[in-house]
Amino acid sequence: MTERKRQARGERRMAQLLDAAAEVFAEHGYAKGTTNAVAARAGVSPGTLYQFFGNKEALAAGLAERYRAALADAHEQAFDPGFATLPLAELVDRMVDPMIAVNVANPGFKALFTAADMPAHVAAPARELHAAVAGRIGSVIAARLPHLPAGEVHRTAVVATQIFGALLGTILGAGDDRDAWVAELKRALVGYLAPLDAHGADHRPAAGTGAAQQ
Amino acid sequence: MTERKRQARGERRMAQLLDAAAEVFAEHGYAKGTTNAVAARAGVSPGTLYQFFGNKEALAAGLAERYRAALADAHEQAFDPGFATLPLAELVDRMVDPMIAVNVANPGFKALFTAADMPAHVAAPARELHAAVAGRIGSVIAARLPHLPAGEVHRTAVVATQIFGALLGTILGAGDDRDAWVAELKRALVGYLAPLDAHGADHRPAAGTGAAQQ
DNA sequence: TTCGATTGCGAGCGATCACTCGTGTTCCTG
DNA sequence: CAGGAACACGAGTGATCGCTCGCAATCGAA
Repeated sequence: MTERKRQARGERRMAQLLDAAAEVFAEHGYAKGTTNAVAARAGVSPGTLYQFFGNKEALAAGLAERYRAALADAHEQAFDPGFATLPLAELVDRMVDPMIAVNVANPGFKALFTAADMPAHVAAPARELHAAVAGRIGSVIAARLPHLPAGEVHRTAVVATQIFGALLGTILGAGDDRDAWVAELKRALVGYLAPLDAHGADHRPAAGTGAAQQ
Repeated sequence: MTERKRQARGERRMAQLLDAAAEVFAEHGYAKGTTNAVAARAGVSPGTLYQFFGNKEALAAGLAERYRAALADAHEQAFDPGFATLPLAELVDRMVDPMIAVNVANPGFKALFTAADMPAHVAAPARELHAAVAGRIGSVIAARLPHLPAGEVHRTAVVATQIFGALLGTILGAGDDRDAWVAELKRALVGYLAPLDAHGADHRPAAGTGAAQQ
């Protein structure tokens, strides 16, 4: 017995609750965003919230899963098959722009992605989210630089993800100068990745997207 | 009436309490580190803690001031007068190594520097800490690239500070591979700053965006 | 020695918050 | 229609935690 049978009404309630959680977490952060506030925002009682999410962490996990899916979808649309051979600056554009767009459209996600305010082990959903993003970046790096050892691919992807996360707050909090901060983020990522890229340039496989064995 | 007169015993107590706070915040983070736990760790009662620090934020501020001073001291020692003309990689070394060393020696500071778990306006000490670090970096950048507009100096310093903060957690949490992560951090910073550096070496193009004055 | 100021105590207050439970309502299915 | 399951309510519970308060001790200057 792991899952109750949901009615259509229940599915709608869960979506409402996730919407409300996104708003509340965006306004107050995860730690300060109370479950009662989420329930109130969704127009239901606290008891109803716990009918669908066993605890606050489950709420965060549901939200994180939304983010992962939205991001995967956005990237799906932004990549041609031959993306791995694009100029680095353009590749960074195609990675960063959808991630910024998703975060702008869904302010609640930042509170999950920048997960430092989550009590210890409750951070699990956030870690999975980080891992998902890093994995996506890592697969692009691996496709572009097939000769890079897997360990370095991972490290590079993690660093790139953390750079993104570090500047996300500033970017979302910016006003008119948001574009300038985004440009700065891209400069940082390009500068970080360019040396690796230059190394790989001479042994670039023409169209080897899939053969990223280590 | 802003400050009580402290006896020598009181000054010692304050130092003990800051030591205890550093340990507790390092173990549980700022939000989860309770003031009662800090008092207990220092071997005093909660009431005594509040004799010296009016509230939890004041405790954080005291700790942040310690960090700022320790970092300033470490950098004081690491810089010759002619530091601004060093090769970029070495300059980054001289900035980053002391900051890493200070953080390794004082694990409690990370909880303040990575301030995302601080309830909203309580983050003031952390912001000041960030600003102090960014200011230090900014002054080095300004000395190295005199013709860079002040706005860009600031932006660049903030981004570099945030990159550092983003990787600090990973670096402190790493084991044998800490050096590899530190190297990665330096690669990221050098990659980010190198293009500015190259431009500044000969002649900086007077700005396609028309922001030549400030 | 005297006396005010500083230091120290620790039970407990007040507020917050994740979560529960008894009860009633709506929906689906047979 | 019957009855079970899912949905919904919301006051309340138990635990946590920042902080207080009345009082005692120690100190330092006169």
